[in-house]
Amino acid sequence: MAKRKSKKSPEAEAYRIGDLLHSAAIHLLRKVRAQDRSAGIGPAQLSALSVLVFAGPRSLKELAEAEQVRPPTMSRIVVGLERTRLVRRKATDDKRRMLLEATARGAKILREGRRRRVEMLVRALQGLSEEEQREAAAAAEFMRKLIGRLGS
Amino acid sequence: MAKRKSKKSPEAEAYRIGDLLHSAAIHLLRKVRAQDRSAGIGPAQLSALSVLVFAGPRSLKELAEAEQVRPPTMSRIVVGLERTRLVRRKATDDKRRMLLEATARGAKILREGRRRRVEMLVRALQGLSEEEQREAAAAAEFMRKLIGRLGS
DNA sequence: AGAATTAGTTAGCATAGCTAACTATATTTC
DNA sequence: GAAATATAGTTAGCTATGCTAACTAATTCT
Repeated sequence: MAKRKSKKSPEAEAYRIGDLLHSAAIHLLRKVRAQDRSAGIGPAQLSALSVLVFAGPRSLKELAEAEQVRPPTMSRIVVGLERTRLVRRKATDDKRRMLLEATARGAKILREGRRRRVEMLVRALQGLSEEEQREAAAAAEFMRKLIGRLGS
Repeated sequence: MAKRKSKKSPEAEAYRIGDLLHSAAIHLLRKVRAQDRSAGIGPAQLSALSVLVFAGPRSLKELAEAEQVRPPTMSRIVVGLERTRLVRRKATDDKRRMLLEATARGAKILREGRRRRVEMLVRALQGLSEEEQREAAAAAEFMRKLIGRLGS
């Protein structure tokens, strides 16, 4: 990774990375949210919907765990998704539980949201060299790995 | 990046990266927020405070632009920061404008927030090889670059 | 002086996060 | 089999953040 000015302490380095990631997450979400507003769907709904579309039907509790929010929070997110017919609930044998699944409309909205985001990203990526595009992929992949480890 | 299964279209790849980054941003913020709740400060306040601490005093409009939110949103964020004495406002010659600056207490809270986040990150980073830690730094740096380009 | 612009606030709406307390159903225990 | 316990989800109520529209006050332009 080229030269570094001086041997920094691992902790100072972790501070820097922590700040960068925090700031990056906030600003990325603000940009993305601006795109998604036109679809009338917030980031939490979009993210939950994406779990249902790509990972299949889930109970509310499972969905809350996948999204790392509390059940009441997910309950309200689901109400919003039901109101706009992006998700439907199915009864199960256990009458306390329900299964949530994306509707065809939900899957379509998700694809459209992806399209809007990707258009934004494609514009951003166009100015980058091939080398930098590989960096983009590596960075995205790495973020996922790292977040998996933050659970502890 | 080892082998890839097949030559994907750049657009499909951009979709994948877009989803990963969106999901990563949401989940990282949820984790970080859990840490910050104990300080009684939300992510938007923390991020705005960090601008004032690291970049120096700013008018409300400038701060809103730096944080990419609308002035009314920043106005309320600042009210919160003032209420807890993390930020103070200074009058300027132009009596419409104000300069916002972090208080000593604000700078301290920010350092403590950084410490909490870094502890979380350090735990996450401990399981990684040196190679992977370089990836972490590269990913964080890259995110910053990319977000700068999303402005268009 | 009067008009237009600029800075910031207020009001009102929606989403999203939380905890506490509730209902309804299942399971465990006696 | 009845009672106690545990589990799934909801409701109520709080806070924080995002927005637009409409407002006040101060400055600048004509």
